[in-house]
Amino acid sequence: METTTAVTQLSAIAQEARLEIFRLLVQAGAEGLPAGSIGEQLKIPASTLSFHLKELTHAGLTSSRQVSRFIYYTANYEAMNTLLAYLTQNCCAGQAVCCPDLNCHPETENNP
Amino acid sequence: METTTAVTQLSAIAQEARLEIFRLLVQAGAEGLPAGSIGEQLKIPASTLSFHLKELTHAGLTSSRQVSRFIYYTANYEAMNTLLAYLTQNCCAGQAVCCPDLNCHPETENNP
DNA sequence: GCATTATTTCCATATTTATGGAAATATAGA
DNA sequence: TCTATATTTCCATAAATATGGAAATAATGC
Repeated sequence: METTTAVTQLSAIAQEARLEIFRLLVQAGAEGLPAGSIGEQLKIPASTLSFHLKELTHAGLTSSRQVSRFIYYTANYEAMNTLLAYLTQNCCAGQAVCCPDLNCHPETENNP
Repeated sequence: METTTAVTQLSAIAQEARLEIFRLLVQAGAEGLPAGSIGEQLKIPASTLSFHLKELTHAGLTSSRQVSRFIYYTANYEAMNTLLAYLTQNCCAGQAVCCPDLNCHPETENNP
């Protein structure tokens, strides 16, 4: 992965509103959410939201598809995976303290 | 981890020069590097470097200590670990495609 | 074709961030 | 104390980013 790509993607999520948008889309799963629904839930005006969605999509972290009058946005898991792998390899570089318990599957946590 | 903290730390590394600085410090290990050495290797003017180092340190991603006339900067592995864990948990949320092969210890890769 | 709804683009504005020279500060050695 | 070295702070400037209303575009159903 190019450093430039990493910087672009990090910039995309290095912003309160966009990080929240991305988290919401991750929760939404493969079906994603229409722009309007995102704006409603996060209380973001349409034009501002559109700007942020463009940033995320430009960075390759989200995708969109049209469904009738709605445009559904989805999180691009592969891209996030690649970014995390880049950070782990380049910014932890085998330092054990940096990698041990990433706790990938928290949904299994509260099952006694 | 607070979302605000994540945004601050992501912003810190979402910049070409700072990401390179951080990577260099990760490679440098626990001893770290004096500011001048970083600037020399990355060809960054002193005042600009100082600005970026302040950003990284303010975000908690680096620390500094004075050694005679030099100020040594070190990467804060724990902080990066926490940030990666946050991203994994909040921005992958159990999506298997997002977590499988983070390849934490690449230095063991080429040992057949 | 017209009205309705969803989203984007346009635009002005405000704010933040990045850059680097020059001066200031700090440490150490002669 | 004087000088050299390391780093930071100050400052002006440039560039990028964020915000949201208003208008434009696109899709649907009547």
